[in-house]
Order: sequence, then C-alpha cells, then structure tokens
Amino acid sequence: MPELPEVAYQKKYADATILHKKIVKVETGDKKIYQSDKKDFEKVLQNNQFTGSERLGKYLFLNLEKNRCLVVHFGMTGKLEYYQHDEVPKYAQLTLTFEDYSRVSFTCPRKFGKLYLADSLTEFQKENNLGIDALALGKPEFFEILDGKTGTIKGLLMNQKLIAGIGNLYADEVLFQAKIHPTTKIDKLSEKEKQEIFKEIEKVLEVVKEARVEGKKLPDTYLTSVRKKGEDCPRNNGKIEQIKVSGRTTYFCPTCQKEKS
DNA sequence: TCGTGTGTTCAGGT
DNA sequence: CACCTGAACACACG
Repeated sequence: MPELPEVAYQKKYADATILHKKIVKVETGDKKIYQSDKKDFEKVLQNNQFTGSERLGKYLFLNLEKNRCLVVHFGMTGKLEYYQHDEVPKYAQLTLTFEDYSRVSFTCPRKFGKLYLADSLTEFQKENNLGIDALALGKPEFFEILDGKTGTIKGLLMNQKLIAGIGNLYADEVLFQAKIHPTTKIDKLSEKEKQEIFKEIEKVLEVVKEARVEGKKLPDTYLTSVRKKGEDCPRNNGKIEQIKVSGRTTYFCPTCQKEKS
C-alpha cells in the first residue's frame, strides 16, 4: 500500500532493523525489478552497510557507507521484510544477509516495484524529474504549481513530477476532505478552494502517516475507510460513487463534492 | 472465470 | 512545445 504515508512506515521499519550491519550475501531476483545491471547491485551491496535512510515521495533511499544509495520503489505491492530464519519469503526480489545472519528481503508479488542505485537523493530527484515532497510543499510553491494548468485537480495531485508522494487513494481523500469534485478543472478553482486543497494535503498526509507509522486506525471521518461504491458517505450526506479520473478508479461523495458546471 | 487494481511509463492527442 | 489522458504493464485475489 505504498503512497507517502506507507513509505514513511517502511522507512521507520528499515531504520529499526537493517542499519549498521555488514552485508555478507546478496541474492537478486527478477531482472525487471532492477533498473541497472544486477551485477552492479551485487558489487555495490556486498560487504557494504546501510548508514541511514531518507524518503522522497514514494521512494525510499537506503544510504550506504560509501556515498551511494539503494533506492526502493514499492510499486503497488512491495515491502521490506526483516527476519532471522532461513527460508526466504515468497516473492522476494532482493535478499540481503547480514553478518549476524539476520536478513532483509524486498518482496513484490506483482513485480511493479523497482530498485535503483543512485549517488544521492538530490541526484536521483533531478535525474528522474521528481517534484517536491508533498510534506515539504509550501503554499507559494503549491500555487505556483497550479498556475497555468488546465487538467483535472486529481490528475495534478497524482503527478509525481509536480508533487511527489500522493497516489490514487490519498488524492481521493484530500479532495473529499476539501469538498472538491475530483474532475474539477484546475483553472476553474477559486482561490479559496486552492487554499483548502493545500491545507488538506498537509493535514491528510500527516494524519495518515501518523496512523501508518504508529499502527493506528484512520479517523472515521475519512473516505479511505469506506472506499467502496454505494457505501455511506462518512459525513452521512449520501452514497459514495465510483468513476474514472485520469485513468484511475475514483471514489467521491456527489453531495459533499459538487461538480462545477 | 474474469475483472480489478494502492504503482509508473509512454504514445498520441490537444 | 507543454500539457493531458488513457492504455499497457504482471500477476494475485475475490
């Protein structure tokens, strides 16, 4: 389930399990996961160790001792699994064994995950045209990003080149909380609505991140917990509807989120 | 059985 | 040219 909040959880998980241990064995999986030669990964990781981690949008950067980093993108179903036993988990695409014989696997059943080697977060961000992290976004930058755009607001929120970290689920949540219809064209938004969306980006991501990292439940005022066609709107204003926006399944409440004419 | 889907990329249209 | 949309990708799951 990896949008920004879930990746924040993976970062916490990595920090608690795999730092400062020498990697003594590297096992790689399906070639399509690896964004450069698997041999390079083996060479870089073998006898190296992780010294810390960073996050940008949906990407996790595991920094290595010698100025490089392993970059993890979780796709739709990826996650890290740390364990002490011998059998490798199902769907493991990378397994590292540490000198204390504990291990970490990157598992990814649907193979939409990706692994990269990069020099630094900044270099990777530039190289891949990633936008500013959604939690580092300031109001002036957000208004700047909206300026001159003509597409749907939901499409913009999910565009990683503009804002990094928001995916399908939380784009719906932000718009539900802000009471904006997902197909609203950006150039039709009032100043007040733009402010509201900005406010809810910060709020929703903080709340969900907190919940994911601390293992708590989401508030029941959230769309995410009833994200299903025909469910009752969390504000009790009607039934949730399902449409397609920017190619993605979209849930919203037609009463709370009125369409503009 | 078959449709669906939390991810990105990329071709093609405006 | 910059921007936008939607199909394609691979495969588990209900």
